[in-house]
Amino acid sequence: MPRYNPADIEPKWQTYWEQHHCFRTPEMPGPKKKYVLDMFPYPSGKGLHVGHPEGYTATDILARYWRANGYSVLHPMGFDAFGLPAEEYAIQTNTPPRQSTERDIANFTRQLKMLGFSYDWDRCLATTDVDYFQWTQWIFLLLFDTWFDPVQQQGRPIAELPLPNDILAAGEAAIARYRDQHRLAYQSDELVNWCAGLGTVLANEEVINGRSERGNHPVTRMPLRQWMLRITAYADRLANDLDGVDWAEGIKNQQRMWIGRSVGAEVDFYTGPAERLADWQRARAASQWPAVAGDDCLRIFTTRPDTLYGATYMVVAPEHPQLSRLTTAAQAQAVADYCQAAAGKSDRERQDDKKTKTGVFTGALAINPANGQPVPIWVADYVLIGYGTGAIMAVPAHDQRDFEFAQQFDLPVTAVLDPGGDTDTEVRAAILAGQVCYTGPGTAIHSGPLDGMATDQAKAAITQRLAAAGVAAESVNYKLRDWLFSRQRFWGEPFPILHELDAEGQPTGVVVPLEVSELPLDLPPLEDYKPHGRPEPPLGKAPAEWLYVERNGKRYKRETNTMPQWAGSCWYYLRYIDNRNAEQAWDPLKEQAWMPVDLYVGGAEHAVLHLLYARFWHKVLYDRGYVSTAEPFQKLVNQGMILGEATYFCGPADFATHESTLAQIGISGQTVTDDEGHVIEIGLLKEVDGERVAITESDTLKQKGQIFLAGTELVLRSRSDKMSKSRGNVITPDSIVEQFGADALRLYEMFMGPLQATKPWNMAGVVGVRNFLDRAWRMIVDDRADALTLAAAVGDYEPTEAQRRVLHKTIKAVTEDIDDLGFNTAISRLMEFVNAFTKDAQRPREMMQTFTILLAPFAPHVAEELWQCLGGQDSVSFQPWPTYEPQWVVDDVIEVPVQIQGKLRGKVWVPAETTAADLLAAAKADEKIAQQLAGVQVVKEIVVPGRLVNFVVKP
RNA sequence: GGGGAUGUGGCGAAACUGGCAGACGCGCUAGAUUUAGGAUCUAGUUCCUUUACGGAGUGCAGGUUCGAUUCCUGUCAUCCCCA
Repeated sequence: MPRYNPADIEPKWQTYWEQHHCFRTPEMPGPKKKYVLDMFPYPSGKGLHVGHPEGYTATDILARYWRANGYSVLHPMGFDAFGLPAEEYAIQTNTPPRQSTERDIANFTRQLKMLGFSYDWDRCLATTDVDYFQWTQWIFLLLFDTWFDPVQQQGRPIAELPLPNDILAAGEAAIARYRDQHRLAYQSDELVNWCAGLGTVLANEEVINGRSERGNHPVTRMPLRQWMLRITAYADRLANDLDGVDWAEGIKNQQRMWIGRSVGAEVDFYTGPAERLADWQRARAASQWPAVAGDDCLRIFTTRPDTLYGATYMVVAPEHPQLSRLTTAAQAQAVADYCQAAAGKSDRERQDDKKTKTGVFTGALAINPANGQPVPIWVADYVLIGYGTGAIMAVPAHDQRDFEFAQQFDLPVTAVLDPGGDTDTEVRAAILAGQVCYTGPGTAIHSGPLDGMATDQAKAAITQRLAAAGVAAESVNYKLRDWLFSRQRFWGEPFPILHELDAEGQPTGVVVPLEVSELPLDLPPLEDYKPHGRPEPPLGKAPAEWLYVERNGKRYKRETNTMPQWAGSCWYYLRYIDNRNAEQAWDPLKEQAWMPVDLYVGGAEHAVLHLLYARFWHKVLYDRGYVSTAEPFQKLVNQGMILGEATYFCGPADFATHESTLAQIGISGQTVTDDEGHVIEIGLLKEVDGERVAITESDTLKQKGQIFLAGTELVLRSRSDKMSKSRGNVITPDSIVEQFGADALRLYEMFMGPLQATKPWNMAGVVGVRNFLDRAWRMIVDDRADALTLAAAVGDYEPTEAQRRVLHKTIKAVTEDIDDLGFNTAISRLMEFVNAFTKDAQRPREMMQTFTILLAPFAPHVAEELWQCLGGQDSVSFQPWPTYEPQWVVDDVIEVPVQIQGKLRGKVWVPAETTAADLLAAAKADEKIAQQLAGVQVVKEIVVPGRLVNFVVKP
């Protein structure tokens, strides 16, 4: 097999690696370790997409590179296998989801192995494995057993929760209830997104425009008993600890914004009868700030207490508990109608800035504690029940949404902030007149004692003053909500929780966790998997022997919700460390040795949720002493998206001009319109085998800086779109491997551009890297021989100086590029090496061997084959990474540009270590330069040794 | 609306801390060569004028500098995420 034939070599070496356990990771690392982690995939029925191997190849290159540099490398792969598609499939076909899931995992595994990744397959896991999810259940029990101590800022065992005297006095049931209220895993009646079509509640991020992201079914909001995880308790730590990790700033920012910490104040507005106001004020001044507001006032949260004097009305969310009490009889019907309408709208719709604001007056008034003025209370859906206290003071002069609302309903606008003298006079006048909204900082006006204060000063002063009167308190709020952790689904981890039943079989509200020794709690077999359209999960149909448990003479029903898909992916990186441990989730000694993850690579779409949830669990595990690092992922890199191949199009006018010519050569147009239905461009289709398909690059001609449709004068433009089934531009790894080989696919994915960039696929580029592999092959192998033989030019020659320079420069550049994740430029360097040595008739065998070691992380199969052909011992994967000799990476003679007025006017060749003075002399001595300097006055001479010479002249 | 990223040849891209813009690959052009291969080898290829030893050029407009793809200000466009 003289020619390079990946179809032969690749399976051969994959078998070799597997049989020799080449990439098995030691249980404990040596002195140097690297934990290189990929975001594990959901094993969909469609198989791998070319986007997957992008990140996987990058981590594989690093894993192989670090092994060659003497590191113990943990580089595992697994499957995030719970999820809706498998359950949908189960519903349709009535096959257990485990069956289809295992089939899909097998297919993914085949595809991954086909690409030659050096995973330790002995550590492979799936979140659906019973011996995996028993530990997911164990972590849930730990969350259930933990409360967050706000003083120590850490999670502690529930047994250590201090119990107030009144609770202690009230007995066991009260104590249990009190503890349940403080656990990190707790139950709550939450307003959820109930999707009858899917028979489940959905997370906010699964709802788009009031419909389900999956299946596009309508979603309504209703209260439901749910398991929640108290992630908000960790909000500050989740935000602060981002400072210590090496992630892209953009991702950190997204997390910070998602957490959305804002500092402000809670303020109580009195809503009781006017004659009791003075009493209330006196009582508050004496009692100070109560934790619960009480019925005689409305508690609001604001980030701008400095604008309190400008509050001209108040707004409560439609779901606010005090709303019905506040509403006057005259307004009751209008308010009820309004709330009904609002219930059908998602948070997202409610906040849509483009729609006009809606709302209804409740008829009630409240007293502004700053100035004692009465203000009307409205109900409006632009205030969300979930944020702050679900009620706001509206300051239309200084809040955009309040301003729009005030305009809509003709409410007064009172400016209490002067933007300052820098502002345009007219704008400033408009702001002060309440005609324009101003949200920036300024100087307080019309604000009594605050007048003249700057915004920050005023915030502190008013908060302090009202706090002293017992009607306000400094407060921190988060956009982050507690994590809704229940799903009305079958295909997820069952909760290790029992609900006590009374004699009638009704839940008593008492909840009992399973013992750790009772885990795993596996899913029961079901007759069928269909949801029944009630908010009761499919597990409600489980056989009675699974569903009901007797214990100490009491009857219990198992929790029938299951955990969300995020659960399993929150800790999989820990299980890899010790994946076959049957005694515990992981051995702490191994955890200490391998953690943290040194490099985590995955798509940016998980920038917020997965990473936030995983970090949250990790911190709880840390607080409870199960892990040794506060953060799991030291360095995070997000690979860019791979787009489909370029498509070509032209403007409608151009198309019309050339329409008849186009018709003659069989090209038809496909109009593309914008949102308003205007034709913006014409896509071009050709006919192939009776089908109309988009024209490709080969149908175009590039000339004079423009792209033409071949054979016409029609000027085209090009663009790349996301790969999608509907566009028909999906490229599969299987087809690339079949045509070009796995090494070419790996190489191309890396050669396309920087890992983090979004980049379009281009089939011609795959041909390009395949050509490189062919050239590398012919550099070493005699492709005309019948058996695998070295090329005639390869032998044990003494290398020339030029060859040494090329080799050592290549080693240096490739090494440095890999360290910087610059895989595209590393490959360029390898190409340059091949270009250089192909020209040489004498190619030293040792240098060829070094080259194969450099090539191995990128194209491991062909590197193994070449290594073997060159007479190398065992596997190239075990060869130490080469080092360069500094003397050979510098040239002794270099070319230095000479500029006049910053423009290149000549070049001089000088020894590399030429001093500034000598370099200047050499430049002046250059004939062309001397000519141009004659007769002009040299004002300044800039000499950078080894770099350039620049003359600044006066004509 | 908010946040982030990116704008360099026909295309994917490169350029270390401010120092020769376009490495490497695709495509294209010319030549050589092969029974044949998705061949191979050699040379050229930013654009405009062209005798180039000329001029312009890193989205656009300014600024700092002897010198800017790189730093600063403004602006436009595209993409992603969030609301």
